[in-house]
Amino acid sequence: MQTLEVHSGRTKTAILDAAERLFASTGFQATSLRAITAEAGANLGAVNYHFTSKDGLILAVLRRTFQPVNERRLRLLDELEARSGGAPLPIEGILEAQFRPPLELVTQPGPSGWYFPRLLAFMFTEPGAYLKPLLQEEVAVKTRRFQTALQRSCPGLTAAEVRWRMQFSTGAFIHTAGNPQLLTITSDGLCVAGDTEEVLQRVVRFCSAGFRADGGK
Amino acid sequence: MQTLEVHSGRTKTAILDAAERLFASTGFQATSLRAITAEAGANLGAVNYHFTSKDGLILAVLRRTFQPVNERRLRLLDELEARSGGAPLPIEGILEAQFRPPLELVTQPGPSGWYFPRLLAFMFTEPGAYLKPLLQEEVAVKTRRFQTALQRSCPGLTAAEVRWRMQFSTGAFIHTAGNPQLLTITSDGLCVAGDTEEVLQRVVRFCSAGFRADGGK
DNA sequence: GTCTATAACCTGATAGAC
DNA sequence: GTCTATCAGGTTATAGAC
Repeated sequence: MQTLEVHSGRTKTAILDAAERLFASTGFQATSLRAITAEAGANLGAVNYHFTSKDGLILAVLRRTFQPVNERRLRLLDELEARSGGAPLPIEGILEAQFRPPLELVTQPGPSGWYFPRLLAFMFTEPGAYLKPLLQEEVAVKTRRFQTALQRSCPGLTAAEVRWRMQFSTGAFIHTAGNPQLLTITSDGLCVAGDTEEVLQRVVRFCSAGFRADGGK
Repeated sequence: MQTLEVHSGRTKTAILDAAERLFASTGFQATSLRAITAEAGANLGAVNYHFTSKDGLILAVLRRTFQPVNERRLRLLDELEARSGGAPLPIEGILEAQFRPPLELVTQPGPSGWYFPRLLAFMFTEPGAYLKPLLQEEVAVKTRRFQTALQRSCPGLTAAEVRWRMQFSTGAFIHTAGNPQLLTITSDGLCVAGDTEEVLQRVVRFCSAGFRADGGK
């Protein structure tokens, strides 16, 4: 019984691991189920058994990746609020809570790479049935909490303006962290997005200034 | 002779038009040559005759779209410099020169849509052989000129820091303008990226503040 | 639960008639 | 220059043996 469950779990997670890696490097559409099962040392039919369809696999991969990241984001926000004693949080802190967890994933032991930002980039450009359920789940909750926190720290901005700037911040982050080598190429080696702490500092500095800009008319 | 040339040109541009529209809506990989030729009312073989391969077609589409946009960007920068009399340009003006031309394409008559930003988004996420030649062409020239202009207007920033912030700005723009309906969905209708002038104002305000932030250590 | 075999279909590219 | 027909290979999904 015990061994059976372990055996069952092994192929499933092996497929998830391989899919995560390949999806992040090549995108969802361009990655075939055959490539995934080959890398996982599993069988083609196993995908449909465990995840029903390719879209089901994509959704499962994204869920598994998003969950810990969003949990960590909310925990960092909690800690910030616990320390602030009811006062509005520093904008830099809020943005760091947003961007640090995905970058931590990059430097983590194990199969490294800029997984998460790349997955995000593909998620938003490649349309698909997996998007809606994912956005409605934890992403919505997370976004709302960050929106509220930023709103309190930017009293001069309307709710809509705050939301716009959150979108801009996400874009700045994804475009840079999701295509790390692109910046190196187009800048002729002037900029290298290698150190995650450096990326974090720079993007937080840029976006926090953006949030402090006047609200306009 | 004249009629022959016209005839020849007609299928070629019909294919380019259809490809541009479909690429922008579904991406490069996911759009089949069959879908393109069907929409263009042309023959499947014509693609290989005129563009050698699918990658050749992608490159031709991107070239044709980029060229007028980048020309207009540089012209706007020229005008700005002519008016400034040698003084550093206003950051807002530089960013507007960067982001207005692609947005103008959106409101233009003809087959409308948020073409260009979406093409950009796909271009950066979907890898492909078309990227390198495109980046080396006009994009490199344009980037250098904008880099120089921004550098003069941000004397407190290193060249690398300016380049990082250009990357952040591009990301903010693409993520918002390239997925206009995404913001509407995730904000529960609070924000609608419908009016191009509004998008332009907001993104310029956000990014110009980002460029004015301290340079850090 | 896992695997093999196969169905049903779509892909880009090409050869050759017109 | 344009079209038809076709090649060779890839795709997801499924039925059935073990």
